[in-house]
Amino acid sequence: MARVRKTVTIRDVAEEAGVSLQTVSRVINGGPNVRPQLREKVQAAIDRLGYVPSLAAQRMSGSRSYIILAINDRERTLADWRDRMGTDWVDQMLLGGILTCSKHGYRMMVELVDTHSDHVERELGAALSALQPDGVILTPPHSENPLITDLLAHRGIPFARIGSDAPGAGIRLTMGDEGAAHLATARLAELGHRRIAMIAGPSSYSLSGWRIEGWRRALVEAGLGHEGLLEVGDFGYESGARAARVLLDRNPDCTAIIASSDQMALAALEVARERGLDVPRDLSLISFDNTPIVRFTQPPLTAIDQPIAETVSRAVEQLIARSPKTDESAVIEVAAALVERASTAPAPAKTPDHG
Amino acid sequence: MARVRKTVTIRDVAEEAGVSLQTVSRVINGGPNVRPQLREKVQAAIDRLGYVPSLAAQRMSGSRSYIILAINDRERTLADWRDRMGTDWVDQMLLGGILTCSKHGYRMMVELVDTHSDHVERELGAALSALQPDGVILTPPHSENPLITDLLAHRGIPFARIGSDAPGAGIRLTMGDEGAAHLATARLAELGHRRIAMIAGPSSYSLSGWRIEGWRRALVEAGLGHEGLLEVGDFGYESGARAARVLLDRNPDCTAIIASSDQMALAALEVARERGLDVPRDLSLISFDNTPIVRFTQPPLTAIDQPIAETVSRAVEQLIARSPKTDESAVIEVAAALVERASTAPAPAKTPDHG
DNA sequence: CCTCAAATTGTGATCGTTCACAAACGGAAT
DNA sequence: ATTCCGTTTGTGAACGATCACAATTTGAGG
Repeated sequence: MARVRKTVTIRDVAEEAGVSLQTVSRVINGGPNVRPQLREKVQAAIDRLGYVPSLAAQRMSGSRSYIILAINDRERTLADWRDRMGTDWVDQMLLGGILTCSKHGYRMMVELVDTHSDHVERELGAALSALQPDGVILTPPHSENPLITDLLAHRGIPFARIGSDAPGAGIRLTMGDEGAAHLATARLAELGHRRIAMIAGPSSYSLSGWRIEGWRRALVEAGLGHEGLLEVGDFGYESGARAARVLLDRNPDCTAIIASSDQMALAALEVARERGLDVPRDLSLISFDNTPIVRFTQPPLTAIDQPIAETVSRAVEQLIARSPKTDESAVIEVAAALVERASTAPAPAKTPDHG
Repeated sequence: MARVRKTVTIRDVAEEAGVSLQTVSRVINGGPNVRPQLREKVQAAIDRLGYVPSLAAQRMSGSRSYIILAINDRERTLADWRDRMGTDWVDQMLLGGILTCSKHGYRMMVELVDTHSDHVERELGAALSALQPDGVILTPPHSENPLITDLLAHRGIPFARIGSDAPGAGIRLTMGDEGAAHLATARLAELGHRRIAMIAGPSSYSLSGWRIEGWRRALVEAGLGHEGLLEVGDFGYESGARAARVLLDRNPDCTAIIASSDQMALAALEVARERGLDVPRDLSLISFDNTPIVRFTQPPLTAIDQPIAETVSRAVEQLIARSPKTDESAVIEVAAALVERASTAPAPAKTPDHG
């Protein structure tokens, strides 16, 4: 009836099972030295009462908080939102993170932090103090921000850096940027393209360098040059449009472009359209990110799929595993894949250079 | 140097300021009856030490947890993810929710729950027990699931239901679906369209009904009929394609379609292309959701913008405000907007019915 | 100067769980 | 039987904050 809704605590379970609190605690945490018979009895009581330990209480008494904090860039997220141009990162992170967390009895929280703010340390510090997470996941560009990595290292909180190979503390995870760029470039070369341009991301991102590296390596291996074929953007649409114009102006013989983000690829697609170039007949296009958008452009874009969800999932597992010790600097690489759609085709036939 | 990193607690602040714990607590919570002079002194100590109260401890002692739990559909999220077809919901929710939460000293957590599972109550119940949130935000279709709303009501946890007007407990928020559909339909009528079809969402969603209602009302107001112009989909691409084919087969005179989701609109666009219909010359198209995708299709789609972020933000504010009391059943409507792009145009000229 | 209520500050108990350690139990070796 | 040690179970303290209430200060009025 009007029974007052009271929280089921470990004490209730202990009474129900006729054992001490500590024994129940041991069963919950899978502790050793509990006789199977007793364990079952306690487990039965737990199930019967529908008991679930309070995260807050666990954090209070124990050393763990069972919380993993994922940090995403606020400014980028907000700006993208204003333009209704999702990054898809948060979705992916949650998908990879939440499920993996809950598999281990953990919870994932997302924090939006503005890297460029003067208050980074204060903002992040406040979040760390309030939540006391057992681990932190940093996404670009935070993974490269020494203010942030130093803060975490100093506080002794295990953290994972996605998309950064800057030396220092923390587990490092990459999404195979070098290999992915190489793969995309090699594929284009295989299709007969000889002038393959790249619109790279800003040099402040390590992954920009890796992608350029992979592109260059594939070109060298195919015996192709790269002079005048590199332009830098900021991942945004406008910068992509500008870069595409510069590249096509400077290289009338350019028949393929790899863009370091979907937005920049979309921009290149639009520039091509402006100039009456048909994609993929006159110009092949490959983008990075493979956000949902590129499946529905005309033509759908061939893209490098960044395994964000899986990478975050791996990061969570690493953090949980080495939660107690600060066993530093593992390096993990999750491979990206090339998803071929309709923006790539054999290079257009043209007058051969030497017959 | 090798100073052991110790958490700054309320006790440290009390000592630093030379006052009791309780006084510091009062300052933190903006409690009354603290002399300005003392308040300043304590605040100075807090700033000097960089003290931030532990969420876990606050939850333990006080009645609040400072946590708002947002619930999203797991199955839909996962399925969309597999297809790389983002819903954009989670991003939007976080944007609207996290910022508003932190403005009030709260935190937002996201939980992915599978509505169709038998374990809904157990899953959700476990999350509620573990986190003990001060409020819960339900998104469709959870907002219409009596298992969930009853569970929350029974536990006495304030909750907000987005996109549901089913009677019962909880704050109800809608995104002006009826008005939005009316707006879109009226706009098409204004452009001269006389046969305006609708691809609705499944009837299990209240909002599907509202949208149909708005569409119908606008048609009646414009003196137009709606016989044979309604088809139902499940928000997904395939269902949209099927619905579009049926509609166009049955109504050769149909010159405009309103789709209840971006995915279904995309499908309709593709069906039009198949049949050699030019959008918008031969067929106008308006979609619901306005996810990032529709800006980059060819042509970019006119769409109803669902103010998810703002709605979630409003929900958070409501929950925080009435967190103590379960003051039920407020109804809040956040208006949607029509974003006109290039998929709508005046109706094609044709042989007039009566000269 | 004294009284008394209101405003301000302090004290001990409490939330739900784990930690460190103590107690009881069990079986093998003496 | 006795001793001993490893396994199993129980006990009290602790985590960091708030709550309810007690103690003290303040200020206005008599």
